[in-house]
Amino acid sequence: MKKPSKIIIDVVPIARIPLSRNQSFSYLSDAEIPAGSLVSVPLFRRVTEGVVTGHRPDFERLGNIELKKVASVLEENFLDKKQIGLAQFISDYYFSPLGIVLKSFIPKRVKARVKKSDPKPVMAISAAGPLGGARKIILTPEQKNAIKKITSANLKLKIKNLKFLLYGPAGSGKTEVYIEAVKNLEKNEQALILLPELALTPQAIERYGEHFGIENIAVLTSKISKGEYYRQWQKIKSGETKIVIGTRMAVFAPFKKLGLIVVDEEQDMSYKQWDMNPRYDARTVAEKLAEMHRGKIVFGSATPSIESYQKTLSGEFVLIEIPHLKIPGAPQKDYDGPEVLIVDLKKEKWEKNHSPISRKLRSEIAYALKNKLQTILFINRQGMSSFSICSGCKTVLKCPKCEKALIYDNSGVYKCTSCTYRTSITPECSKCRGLAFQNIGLGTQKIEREIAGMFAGARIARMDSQTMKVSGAQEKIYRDFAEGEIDILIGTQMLTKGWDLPNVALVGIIDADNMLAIPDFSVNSRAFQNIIQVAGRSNRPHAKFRGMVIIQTFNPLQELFRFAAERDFQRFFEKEIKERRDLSLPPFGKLIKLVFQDYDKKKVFQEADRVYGILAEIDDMAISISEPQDSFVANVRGRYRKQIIIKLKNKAVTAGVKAILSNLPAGWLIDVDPISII
DNA sequence: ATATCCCAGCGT
DNA sequence: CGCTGGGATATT
Repeated sequence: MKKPSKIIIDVVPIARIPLSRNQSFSYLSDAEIPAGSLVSVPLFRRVTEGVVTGHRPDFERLGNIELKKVASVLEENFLDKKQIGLAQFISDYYFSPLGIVLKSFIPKRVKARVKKSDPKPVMAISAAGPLGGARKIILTPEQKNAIKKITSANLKLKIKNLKFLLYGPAGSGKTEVYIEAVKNLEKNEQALILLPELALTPQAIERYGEHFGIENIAVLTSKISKGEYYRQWQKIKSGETKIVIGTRMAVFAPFKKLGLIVVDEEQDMSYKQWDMNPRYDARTVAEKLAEMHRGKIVFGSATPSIESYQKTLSGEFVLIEIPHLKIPGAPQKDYDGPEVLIVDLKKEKWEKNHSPISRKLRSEIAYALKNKLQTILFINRQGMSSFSICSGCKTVLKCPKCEKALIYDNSGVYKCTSCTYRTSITPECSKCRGLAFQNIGLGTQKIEREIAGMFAGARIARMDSQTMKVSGAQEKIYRDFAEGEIDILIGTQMLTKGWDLPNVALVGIIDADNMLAIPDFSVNSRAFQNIIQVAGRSNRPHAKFRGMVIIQTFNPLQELFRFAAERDFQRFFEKEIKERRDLSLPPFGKLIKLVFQDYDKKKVFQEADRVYGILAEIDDMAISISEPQDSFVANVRGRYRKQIIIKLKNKAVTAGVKAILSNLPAGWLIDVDPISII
């Protein structure tokens, strides 16, 4: 006779359990299994992994329900209490099944292979190695003050607020502040450096590597292999690794004692995972993570998000401002960044200049070329145009699958930017069968052609998602540009980030109006941030020159452009925050986006209406529900989409709303704190 | 993730 | 009447 099982173990299976159900299941075990252990359990007619969340003694079960047994313990104490707590928080906050959230915390376990030789460095970088080659940092008084504020905050010293917003323009030396703050951590404390995207990690590894040695830094991004990830993960868990640099996923790492989190470029939308579950915002999660470890968190930006800056006013964050570093030998006492000019394109048209390049921009490019300085031209669109219309019936040429406007390409075909669709060499209008099209608006290719025509000898490169498709293309362009092999670089959003190159003296924003064209609650802040960020690429290569930024627009009186030109974040913020307050938009209200998608258009309409009907019955003045609307991309790979926006004027999600969201049938996506509602 | 149930659609 | 395929469903 077998020994009777005596302990009930609560296990969260790594599976998509509906939100309406209890996320943890009870199994029997002969012995206690500590919470956080990774186990294998039978679930329905299969076996799955699960995480133990608790245990209790067996008891008389009503009706003597038979419980299944834990199949095996894969690894004891795999996740710690803080990680499980964080997973629970994410699950509750973002309406994502706990099992799916926990999946992000569990690395693919790879058997440790016998090392054949010394482990290779994570990435080939030119860092001079630990400490020895570190550049001597000479800190300004403002930087010293910032470091002191961060370091002196200490729960024991009754300085309770451990959350900071470090606000300083490009070239103000924020990274030095982070590095010093890391140096000032206690011996056993770890640091997490969050970056918005992969492309920024090599630079960060180099900077931090100089000071701490690359062997002391773990890098967590989606690009590293499963085995490497697991190796790094174990070293973080054991406390061996002091510094973790990573993208948003790094918040799931098993920190032992986290003393400091740095969220660099905190305004960047890439921190929000919008395309799959869990739809979390790494900034929100990082804040929670820091609280759990009683660690500090520093959000850093040259153009803070409206949300973060508001938190400095409400006292949630401590605001630390640092100015631009002074340049030795510069004529101005206080270098205030590049000169920003707004060029009126209407005037250009009056004066018969029909090129997308204004005369001012043209002459500045010529000046830069003559002085062997580099230029960056920023345009929001790829290809030759924004969209094309049939000359006969004026119908916009659209992708038959996605319904998105097709972009004309030099090769003569029209391509879809979101799927692989491309037309034949002789496309015809779907409505009137016409064969002639007009290309409206501007794109990177058009600008490239225009510039090539204007400056025959110039070395020009284009950087957009099309030219970057080839792997390694981005690195190559970066290298060529850094080494001065390129004079003029034309690109989309992707070149606005990071890229700190000393020889860039001129930045042109070809079509600033385009930035404001999308009807979304965050366009203004996005446009402002974009302009400041692109402008930040403009440097002062020589004390004799002042960097220059040219904003081309048909609306030179647009306040946002003027605020951006003067780099007046304060006034921009005041205008924007008023609007947000009036409309109960974040950070005052809370938005939740619900999307239903299906191949059956009729079903989508019916289901959207049904759920709208339920939501509309909520009797609460503080909650407003939008009628079902076509999603901005109404059609994704043949699937039809409708969305409903819930706006909670008081930020709390009420029990009623929670109940409705938890009971949505399959096919619905829930996006809490969405970055866009179009 | 996946076996199972259920039903529509179809063929005999 | 029986077979088949697709979709929804529940999971201790």
